[in-house]
Amino acid sequence: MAIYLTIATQLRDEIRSQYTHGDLLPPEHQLAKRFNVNRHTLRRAVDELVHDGLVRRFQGVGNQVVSTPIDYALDHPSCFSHNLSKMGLPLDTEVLGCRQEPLGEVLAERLQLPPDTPVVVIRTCRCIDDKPSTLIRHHLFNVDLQQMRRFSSGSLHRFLEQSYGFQANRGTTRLRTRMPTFDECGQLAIGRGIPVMEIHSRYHLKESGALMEYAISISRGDLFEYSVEP
Amino acid sequence: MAIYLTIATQLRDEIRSQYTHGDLLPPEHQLAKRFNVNRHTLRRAVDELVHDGLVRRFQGVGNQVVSTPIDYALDHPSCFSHNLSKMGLPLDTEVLGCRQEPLGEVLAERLQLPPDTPVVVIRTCRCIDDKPSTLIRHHLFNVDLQQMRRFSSGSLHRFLEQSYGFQANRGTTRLRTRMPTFDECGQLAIGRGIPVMEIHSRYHLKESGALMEYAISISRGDLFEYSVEP
DNA sequence: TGAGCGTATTTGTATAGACAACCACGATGG
DNA sequence: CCATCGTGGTTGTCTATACAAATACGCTCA
Repeated sequence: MAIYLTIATQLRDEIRSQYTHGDLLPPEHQLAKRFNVNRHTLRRAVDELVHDGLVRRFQGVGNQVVSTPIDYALDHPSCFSHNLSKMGLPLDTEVLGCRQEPLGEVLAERLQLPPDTPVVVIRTCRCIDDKPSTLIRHHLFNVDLQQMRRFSSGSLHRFLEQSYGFQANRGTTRLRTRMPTFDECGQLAIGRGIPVMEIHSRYHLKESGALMEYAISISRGDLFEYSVEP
Repeated sequence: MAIYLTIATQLRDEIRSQYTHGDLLPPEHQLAKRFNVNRHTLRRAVDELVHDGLVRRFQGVGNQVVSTPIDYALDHPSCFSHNLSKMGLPLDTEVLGCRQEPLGEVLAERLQLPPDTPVVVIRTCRCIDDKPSTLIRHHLFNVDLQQMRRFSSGSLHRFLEQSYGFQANRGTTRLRTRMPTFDECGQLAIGRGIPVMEIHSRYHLKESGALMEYAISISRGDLFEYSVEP
């Protein structure tokens, strides 16, 4: 077995037993000295841990044991911001764009609607602690573009309720995981080694049951954990 | 921008335009000479392609192009289903191990049980079309080891129902995504560029509500999609 | 003919050294 | 008191060399 693999295994064990989230590992040259290997070999070992998602590198700072994922309950009809503010994390929403466009063929087929159905598409970025964590494309039905342009921050669903009296129920939700695209890496400020969770959510009006929103969210997989209650 | 990144980008383009799956790249020393870099730098570039799932290494043979670039567009909703048996795919369960052990501290704290609670741990591998797709660790409470050893294939829950009359309700389910470990890559026969979905499920007895099973499943992220109905 | 061996080729691992890029933090100066 | 600069420490990248391990393939020999 390769030296770097055995070192990686040992470091994994030590991290699990002796470190907590956010701790910095000893500097590489020190670990290299301890294991009696070249720094390159030790880096190769740490690469394994980074690949496992156990450690993150910070140039000029050190190698950090990653934090535990944030819990995000899915079953609650409440929306995203509600769940996170409960945890006391500073949450911020940045609107990246807002415009009206036709639904498009793909979504049209999925939602069984005409392709030229007008929707207002709002792209937002959710930041936790000023770090981007989720990118969302909201597709909103039966809303006014000019009105929606006035949405700038906070909870979109609260804005919709105040503007239109819309009250939403969560419909079918689909989750999948994949690696981020190049653009998403930049927008989420992550490397290409961190997977993302892609979630498609439907929201229906509480009154009529009509489709109100189809949202596609791309979240950092290393930050979130999703729970489904029976 | 780092040299190895620019080389990786160029190689990516060349692979897309000039290679088909199965082709071997030129040997590393040759590519290194062509790009006027050290072989290590070139290897670092190829590492990127391996990480992307574009290339596989074969010691003593060469670096092979795996497949055409992956299209991450959500435009193909047809592809993945969470219910695969419905699709008529040959589904198989292989038992990797079955033994009794104490619950352990981590799970004990999570489940609020004594750490020395005896559980029967069954490790299985779900195969679709004879390809491994999911690894599962079943932690079973109040069952007999000898009896459980007789489980060899099929549905575990059906086996439990026939053996003990246990009927299960799904309890809290937690989903997260991460990159596979070294071992999981081997067991699932995937490269290191494909994320996995890790799901923790609780099952309770329909009668008493007592915890019957705690299951941890690791699934190939490129094969599954999960849906949550309201 | 066929099995086995040896050799060339290719990737895998490890070492060593050098410098760049980046960050935290204290010292300095206004 | 605050902004700025510098410096030391840490990770990031690149080069150079050497040998190990695995494979393919031709050659030899029975």
